[in-house]
Amino acid sequence: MNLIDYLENKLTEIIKGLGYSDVVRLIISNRPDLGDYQYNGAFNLAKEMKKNPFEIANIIAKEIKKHDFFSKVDVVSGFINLTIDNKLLIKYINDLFKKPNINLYQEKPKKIIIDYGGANIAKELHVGHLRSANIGEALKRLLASAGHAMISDVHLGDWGRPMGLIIREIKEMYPELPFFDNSFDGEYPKNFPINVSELNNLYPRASIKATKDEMYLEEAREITTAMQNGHKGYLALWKLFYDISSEDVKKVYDKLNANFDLWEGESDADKHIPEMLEYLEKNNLTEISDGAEVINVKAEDDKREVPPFILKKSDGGVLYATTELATIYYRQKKFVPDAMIYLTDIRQELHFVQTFRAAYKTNIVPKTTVLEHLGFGTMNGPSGKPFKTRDGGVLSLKGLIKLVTTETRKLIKDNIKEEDKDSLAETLAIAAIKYADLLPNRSSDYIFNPAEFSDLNGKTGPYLLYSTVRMKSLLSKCAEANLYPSIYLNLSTKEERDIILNLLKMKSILEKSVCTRTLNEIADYLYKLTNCFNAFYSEHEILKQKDENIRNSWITLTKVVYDTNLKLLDILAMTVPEKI
RNA sequence: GUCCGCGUAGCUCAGUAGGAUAGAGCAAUGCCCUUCUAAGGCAUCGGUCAGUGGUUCGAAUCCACUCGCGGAUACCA
Repeated sequence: MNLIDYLENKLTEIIKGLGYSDVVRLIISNRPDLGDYQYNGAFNLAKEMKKNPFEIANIIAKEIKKHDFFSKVDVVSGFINLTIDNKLLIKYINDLFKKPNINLYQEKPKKIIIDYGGANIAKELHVGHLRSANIGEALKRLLASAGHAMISDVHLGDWGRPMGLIIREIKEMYPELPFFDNSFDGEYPKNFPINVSELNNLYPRASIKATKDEMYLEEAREITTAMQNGHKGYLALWKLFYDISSEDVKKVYDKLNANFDLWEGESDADKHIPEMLEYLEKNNLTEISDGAEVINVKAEDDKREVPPFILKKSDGGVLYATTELATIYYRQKKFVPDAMIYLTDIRQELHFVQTFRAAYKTNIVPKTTVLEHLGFGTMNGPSGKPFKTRDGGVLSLKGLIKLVTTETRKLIKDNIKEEDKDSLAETLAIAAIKYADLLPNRSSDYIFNPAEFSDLNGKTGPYLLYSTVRMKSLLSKCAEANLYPSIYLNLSTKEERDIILNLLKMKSILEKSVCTRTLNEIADYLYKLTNCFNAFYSEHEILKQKDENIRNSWITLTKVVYDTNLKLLDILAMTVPEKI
């Protein structure tokens, strides 16, 4: 058991023994000069029992002093300040050394589908896809660390009208290809004449043409419908560029450490639309409104106007919302999950309110299945506006990584092998991007300044990686001298005590992060712990320490911090290089 | 119009299940290297928590109103 849990239990017992009832929650003191932790329950107890809070605090403090958990117990105007006894801290570090898991927060395991990524086929990943990948991946790992079985799905945009437009444009370029010949009966070509970057240029071009040329758009519409109805040639062509594009998308996600269990998308959900519509219609769950087939999702206590959920447009076509509901429909059937979590831009909030209401109202999912939408804010460039390329276009993720890599490349020292420099610079760049992305509150917009976040000083990804690598380097120096982490015996310095108190916070940070589905506190905590260790590192030279007990203690503490950093960096999906 | 979110140090951001003296990073200024990776550490400076009123022993945090900014608001995704 974690030390704080243990102390909270003990204090709850003590308070119960005095005839009071409260579940003790220790709060990290904001007055470190007075104590490590504080207990403020006396105020509430006083109110309940109509007594003086100072009196109650004094009675409780007197009782706590009878035990030896705390080296100091003080009451200051109703607050009980507690300083944890060093013996307990020493034992805690030894427990943590043996069982790092005591610092992890655990929940009753559930099966959770997490939907993030949202890449589109034949469209390059751009800066708008960054937060979904970073936050989604980290959240998946965080929830997994709490004991849940996570299934991640990239949910590709691979089926709608953009596909028809792309096929139409390919037809323009290569009309002779057999995909467009309805009477063709042979083997379709396996080689695609177009490479990825050309493919990524197709859609914007086709999209512009469609706005100007009604015939072109109409053909694209027809192609889309035909493809969705099983046109062999179009499907064969779609599969070709689907493979090329998804492979490219996967490469970028790999760079960001975003790994998906499922590479499903709208095309997979599409197959279930007819079945779902049949179910809804048979059970009279839909109605016609202004010519469209909708599900009314208003609620009596709504403060705002919640528009109906549209399944079919007045022209009979289906749309994004339909696919979304169909996705829930088949995920429920296929996986029977306890929860489905969606990560998207915060502006889609209303869409998900509607979708979830529709899913519950129609019993597509039972009330016991949790549907959760987590919105995130926008990453902006230094100007406060979305990142753009020089000519004003949307900046691709590859472009962003490249941009930041030019900054981190400057950091690399000459003792790194020439052939390793570029990949190290990229590792640092991705750490810079990921950390900067996870540090602000999930739902707020933030400004990313490439130079500032690539610095090795300050609250940055490179700083964390550098410090962690330095811990590793120290531990291997120790190993060379036949010194291994073993036992923590002496707590001899202020800096060590700071580190230990910080380690003690980890579990509650993880608990809060799991409960609120946020990562910024973990990111901030990782900096604090690292910074605290660096202060210790600067002040004390471990290898030159003569006292064997102290030296062993320091090595053990270093190992504990190093392992903690690795675990937290892993949750944030940041890669630690061998050497910097 | 209605609803939602936001307004905290020069800049970028934390902190809102009410707790004592509101925190970080950057920038600025100063100090510490014959280095277990100084690519580091320490310190100083910097605030009417948008404003007004209320609830409370106690408010950046809860409530009401005002001002400012952003977003959403049925056949886009």
